[in-house]
Amino acid sequence: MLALSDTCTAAITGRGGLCACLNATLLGRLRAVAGDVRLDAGEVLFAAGSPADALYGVRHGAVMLCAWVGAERRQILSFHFSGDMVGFTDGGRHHATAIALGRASLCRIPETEMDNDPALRGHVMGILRRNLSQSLDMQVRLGRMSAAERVRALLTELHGRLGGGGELHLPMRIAEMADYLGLRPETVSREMSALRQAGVVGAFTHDGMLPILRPDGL
Amino acid sequence: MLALSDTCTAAITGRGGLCACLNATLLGRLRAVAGDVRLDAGEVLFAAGSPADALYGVRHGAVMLCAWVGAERRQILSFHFSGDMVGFTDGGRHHATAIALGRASLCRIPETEMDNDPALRGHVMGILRRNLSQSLDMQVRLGRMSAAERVRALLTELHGRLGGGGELHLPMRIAEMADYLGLRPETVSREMSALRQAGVVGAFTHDGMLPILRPDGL
DNA sequence: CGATACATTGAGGAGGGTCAATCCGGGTGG
DNA sequence: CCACCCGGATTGACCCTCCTCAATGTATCG
Repeated sequence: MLALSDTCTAAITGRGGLCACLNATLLGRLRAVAGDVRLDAGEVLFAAGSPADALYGVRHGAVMLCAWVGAERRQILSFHFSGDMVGFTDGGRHHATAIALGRASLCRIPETEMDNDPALRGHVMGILRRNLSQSLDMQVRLGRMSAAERVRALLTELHGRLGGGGELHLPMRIAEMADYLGLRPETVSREMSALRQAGVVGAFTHDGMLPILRPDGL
Repeated sequence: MLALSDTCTAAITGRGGLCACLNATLLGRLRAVAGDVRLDAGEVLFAAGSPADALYGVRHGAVMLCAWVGAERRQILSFHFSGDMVGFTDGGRHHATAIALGRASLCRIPETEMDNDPALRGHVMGILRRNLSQSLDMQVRLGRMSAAERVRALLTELHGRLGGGGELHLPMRIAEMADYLGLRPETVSREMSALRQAGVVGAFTHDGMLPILRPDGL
């Protein structure tokens, strides 16, 4: 088990990120116990049904949380980027599977460490609250928004979370966007085409770059 | 502000409920600070946008958490019954509105109390985890399940949470079930009729009683 | 006993799913 | 350097689930 690399401090400093707001003492203690995990695209961080004894903080890359209905229907529950945390669950076992979207590195914080550290637990609780808040937002989108609105909402969210430049790097394919939004890939593609024809976005290149021409049009 | 009534201890003892698992010391301390709230049907516990400085534990009755898209589209995010907690939010302000489904009584736990009480905070964190877990379940239902499956899932959930007898008291109307499931009232009614004709449930009486004839048929 | 509110049922339409064809870029091998 | 192939995006045509609108049924209340 490696110590928390120094890059963590630099990388995870987003709004409410894991290490942000941690004072020197806390960060030092965390560094001493946090493990290091590296994943390639498609690799599983943890699987549904496996025992949950740790939380993970994303340092680099992206991770998605997936649930399946039967073998065919996949619902992506959340995307997690640098500074986010995954692994919260209920009842000691994971209810969903976490998979890396690309090459990713994470730090692993054993559950036991939180029991010993009230300050860390309080901090993690804030992140847990944000995860709940985001999940509730998704309920609204999935339950009451049209396909066009859902695609726009996703692009706005990613535009905000991944940096609001004139170009957006989508770390996932159309298929993943569809499974996140409760739609079919064809539908997502059609809505993207509509946005392109409306001059809101540019052409979606094969390496995931999407020019955002009119952010207010989302 | 009243002290936490004795009925709380008796009422809130469900799996993972607020007072369940609290030892005598904790419960005693909580009793000293918890406020008391009573609501009639349709009354607002807290509104979206209002500052969030407390958590609420449901003692009697039921509360729902609602979000609106525009003025027309309502999405019900969760139902909360005896033993559940509402009021978790992100960023100091509520993002949704909590409304009583019928006559309800709750206890109010100021946010500040949790800062002073690490044990209470740890306990509340478990409840927060369960709320997240339930919200993720809803994402799966809203994103990947048919109308028939959603209605069955709701009835199964309520049957489990409100006691698994041969009869189920639904504390909400068809309209609320629809707004929870991302459907229209007519669709929910049709699916209920289908279940009735399949002999799975009986007639849905006007006071909310629904006979569950074949629980395995849900 | 009428009025109201809600559940139910029916008929028709639209949004998004399904299936299939085509396009496109990038990798591979000649 | 180019032909070929392969995975994924795009587009089209059709269909089905669920929505919309409207009428009817039914229980509660004044």
